[in-house]
Amino acid sequence: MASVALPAALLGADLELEGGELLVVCGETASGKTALAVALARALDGEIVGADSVQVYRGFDIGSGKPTAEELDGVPHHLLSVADPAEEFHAGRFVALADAAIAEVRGRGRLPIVCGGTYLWIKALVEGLVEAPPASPSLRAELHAELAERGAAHLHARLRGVDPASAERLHPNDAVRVVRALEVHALTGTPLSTLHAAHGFRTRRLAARLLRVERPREQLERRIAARVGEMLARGLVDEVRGLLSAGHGACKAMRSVGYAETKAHLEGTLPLAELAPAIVRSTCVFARRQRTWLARAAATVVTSPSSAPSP
RNA sequence: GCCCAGGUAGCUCAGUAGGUAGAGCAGCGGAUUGAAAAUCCGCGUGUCGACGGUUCGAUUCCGCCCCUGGGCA
Repeated sequence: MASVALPAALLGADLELEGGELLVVCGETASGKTALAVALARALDGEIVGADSVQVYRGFDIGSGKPTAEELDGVPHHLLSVADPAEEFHAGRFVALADAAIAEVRGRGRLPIVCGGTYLWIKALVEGLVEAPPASPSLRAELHAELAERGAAHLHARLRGVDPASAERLHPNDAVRVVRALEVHALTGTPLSTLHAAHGFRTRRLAARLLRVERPREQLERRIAARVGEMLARGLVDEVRGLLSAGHGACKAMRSVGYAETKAHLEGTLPLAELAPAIVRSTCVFARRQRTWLARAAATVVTSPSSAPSP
């Protein structure tokens, strides 16, 4: 595959994509990733492959910032609304679906552009996941019962017995990872730390070129506030009311930024007047966590004129 | 005008039987291998409303004043 010159007018710099390299657009939430990806797709005959852990769920549209038809401007976008909210969706499944979508787009002779803010998923796509089985719901339920009954310190002590290296690495309060480590050991008989040592993110699954849309923090926070206002104006509360009445009150996506707060409002614990500020705050906190990933990603910083500063 | 309750971190509040104070949230930083928009870790000097008084020492007790609620007029 030949190398491709990326449009400098869109990126503010002369960049080239090597033959076979996967183009990835990343950045904080509300940074203007999607607008840049759409512009690149139009310029380069591309299609977008989403890497967003909430946008994969059907019905989670407004609050997840799922791009609209107008925003996509005719550009095909894969991996939106591909799962029911009740389904298990996780990094492993994302990698499988993204691989398939990328192959399909390339099969058409077009350029796949990965775009999204879920960095564990992007990392898994590029660098692979450890050789370990996915979650076992029944085992996980048992471990959670044990956690509720005997406490985090007990689970952590139990982990120390079967996988001292993981116990050393994980804080006892980090129940999500302690449970996962116990689960992997129970399922495979091998400590997760041993599997990690064997994997170690050493083998890149594919070559990738990361572009990071960067924006001054104040500007980003203004964009976040404006976007939250738009979401509420477009009917976020009704969307969440509908999801709750469809029985999706306890699914993973309902715990995400914007949905958790709106659910709290509908349940009467958060007054309407405090809803928008609460979502803005959570979104800014989320953006901060994304920055921690981005700071480590080997990404080329770009600016996007197509998503110029909002007033 | 009088009575009561308050005025402590950006916010909501705890506390100090007198030895200059601490939680949650926010903020800032970090971690992240099938829950990842999740989850977790670290970081706390603030005229303790103002001014006087008592005291070796006052945010704490006393006086006076200011401000905010509520009640009575």
